[in-house]
Amino acid sequence: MKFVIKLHAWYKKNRRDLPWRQTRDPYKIWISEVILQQTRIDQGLNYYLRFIETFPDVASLAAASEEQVLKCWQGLGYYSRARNLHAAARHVAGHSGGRFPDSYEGLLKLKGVGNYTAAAISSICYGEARAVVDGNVSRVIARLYGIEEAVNGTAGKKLVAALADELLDRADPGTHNQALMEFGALHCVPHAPDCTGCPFEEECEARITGQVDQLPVKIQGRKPVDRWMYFYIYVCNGEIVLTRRNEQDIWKSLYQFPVVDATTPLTDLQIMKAPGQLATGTTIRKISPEVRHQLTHRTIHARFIHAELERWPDPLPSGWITVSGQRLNGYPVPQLIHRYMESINFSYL
DNA sequence: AAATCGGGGTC
DNA sequence: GACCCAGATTT
Repeated sequence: MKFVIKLHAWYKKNRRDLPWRQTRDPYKIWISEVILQQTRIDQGLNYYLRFIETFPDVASLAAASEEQVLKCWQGLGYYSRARNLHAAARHVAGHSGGRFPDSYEGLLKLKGVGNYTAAAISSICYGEARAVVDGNVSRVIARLYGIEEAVNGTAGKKLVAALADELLDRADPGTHNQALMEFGALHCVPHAPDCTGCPFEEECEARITGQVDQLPVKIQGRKPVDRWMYFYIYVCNGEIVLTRRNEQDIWKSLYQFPVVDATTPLTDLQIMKAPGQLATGTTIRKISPEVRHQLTHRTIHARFIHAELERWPDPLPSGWITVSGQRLNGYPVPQLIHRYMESINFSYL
């Protein structure tokens, strides 16, 4: 039997009923695809539902502030996705007369839409014959064809893309793409897949040559770099200070407490001396123990310094925003900060 | 071609 | 710890 026939039979039987599979609205497919970039369905599902409820169409997303969009995204990570989504929505609403791109080429021009996402939207919504290649697809193809080239290297990517295109069911590319990804996610899983129950047992090169647990080959990334961050929670008359992260760095455009960054740990004395310009009238109430926060490429060692001021310095240091407790709730913050504030039962955030 | 960008799950 | 996830963008 042909691969495509078997794949579709498998998909029909095993497909999960997911919210974005009940629509062909390109806006909703777009949102779902961006949320699911490097993100598991279990993790992204509730974010998708909340996002669509908050911003049901391009116009509502374009009309929102970037902060509102980031707040909806808080905790999901890779925040440039949210900023790009917002910018792209404004572009569509403003320059394209509200018309969403209706082709692969047009979609590619949107910020944050690359190869994968353009192929996904154009195939699912418009029936365009574009094969998607995500982590699932590259794994399935690497095993099926016994590809020993690294699938995240240039040559490997090119090879996988060509094979994915060759395999594509041009009669129904949208279903085919979703079926192949679903097969990778549920059956041809990274660790210890159930090959005896696999519909492609006979034609899978990795299965035949006993390489299933060696494939796909990947070039491995670097180890996380340690980084120490000291957040100063300045409180004065029911207000608190926030700053906005603007550098090309983690958590860009999210809010935080004034921070001291270091590549080695600071001593308690250095921590106490850090808020130099506030010396008069500043009382350090507490320095938290180290909070460890693991990112893909950084290990963050954070401490939170609770300090009380008699009055705000005049003028306020540049970049400082004083916010009343109640309004703090509206500012998007990194998960590390959110979690710490919850852990100390801080009632505002 | 390699580095960067989050957070959470799994073994 | 290492690896992975419906990747894109910058260097």
